[in-house]
Amino acid sequence: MTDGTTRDQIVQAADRLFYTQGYENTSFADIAEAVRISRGNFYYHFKSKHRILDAVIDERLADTRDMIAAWEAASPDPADRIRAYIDIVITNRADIERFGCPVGTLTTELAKLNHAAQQEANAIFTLFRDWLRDQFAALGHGADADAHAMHVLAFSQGVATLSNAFRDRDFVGREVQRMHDWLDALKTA
Amino acid sequence: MTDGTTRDQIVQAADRLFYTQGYENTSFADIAEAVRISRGNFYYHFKSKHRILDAVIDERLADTRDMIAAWEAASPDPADRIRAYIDIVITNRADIERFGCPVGTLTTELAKLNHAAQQEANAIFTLFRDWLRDQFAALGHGADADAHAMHVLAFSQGVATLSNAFRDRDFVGREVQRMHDWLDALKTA
DNA sequence: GTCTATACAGGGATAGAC
DNA sequence: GTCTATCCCTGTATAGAC
Repeated sequence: MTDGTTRDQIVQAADRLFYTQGYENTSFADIAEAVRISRGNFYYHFKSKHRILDAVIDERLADTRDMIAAWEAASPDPADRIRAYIDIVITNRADIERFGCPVGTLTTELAKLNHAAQQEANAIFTLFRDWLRDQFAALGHGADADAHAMHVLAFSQGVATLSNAFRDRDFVGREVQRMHDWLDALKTA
Repeated sequence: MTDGTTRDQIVQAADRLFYTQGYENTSFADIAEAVRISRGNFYYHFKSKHRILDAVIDERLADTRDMIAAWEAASPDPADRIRAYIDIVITNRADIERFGCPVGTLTTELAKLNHAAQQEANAIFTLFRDWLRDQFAALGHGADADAHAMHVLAFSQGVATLSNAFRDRDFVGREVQRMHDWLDALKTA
């Protein structure tokens, strides 16, 4: 992914800028400046802003798959894996406080822009959703696995949005604890 | 609020457009077209886009206070009032599916824009937060009242974000039920 | 593959007539 | 209070030299 080619540097810079500033609010000049290339050179690599967005989403999909693979490698226990997801809001709290969740804020922005890439961005959510569903199914909650997966996703989005607004780490810690308790209760049920 | 003056029509139109299209993505031309006035006339009423945003936020603060007053008038039972808040995600589901939560999406966008009005937008959240806290306190949960208030806010934001991404009404219904159950358990605790 | 130069549209904002 | 005309900047995108 990060092989250092100009194209890849563009994707990396755009990824970060789309996250920190928003897609609409990020200009080619912003990205060009970050990569230290001219705006003209830009169009050799990407014909339009839409194409950069596509590449960024592909990058994020790949990053998400890597993250999931790392969680799977770290523990065979589905509950551990779900906890790893829950704990993202702590792991990434610094960024979340300033910019929200990268997935949630992008899908929300694209929805308002009525952007064609909205479905592709939603695919990142779906990646998490399906994987969480599989973990709940492995825990023996097949019937409610998808509902539980969505519940965990909703938790992370809610915490991210309010963490961004209030920057209250105690709040994040409490909500994470709540989810851990809920998960423990689910296992013994 | 809606006295029909041009200024007020501008605020109304901007309010809706900022919600449906986003603040950054809404131009003066968009608003002028919606109100059917010229762009020039615009600047008689508002000197800058920032000022319109301020007016929109003030409008939303007033609307929020009205909504809260209506809930208070509808029932003296704090649990009923909290349920009224929880049920927003059903009441407004059509808009939420398309545009997300008006409060959450605005604060998130302003955070990324590093916009000066971010704190004012957060005040809408605070209005709900403080009111919910008072309801939980009235239920006898003074010590955890603010934490519970934040929990309910997080619920609504999480549901709104995922409702926007997946447009799954069954999911919304399930999450609302979960919150009602949680609230009932809290009352008997 | 990278650059400069440039075209062109759109957006914020102002001036001044009515 | 509302309009038209206009300025200036930014943003996307293209052409063509190196």
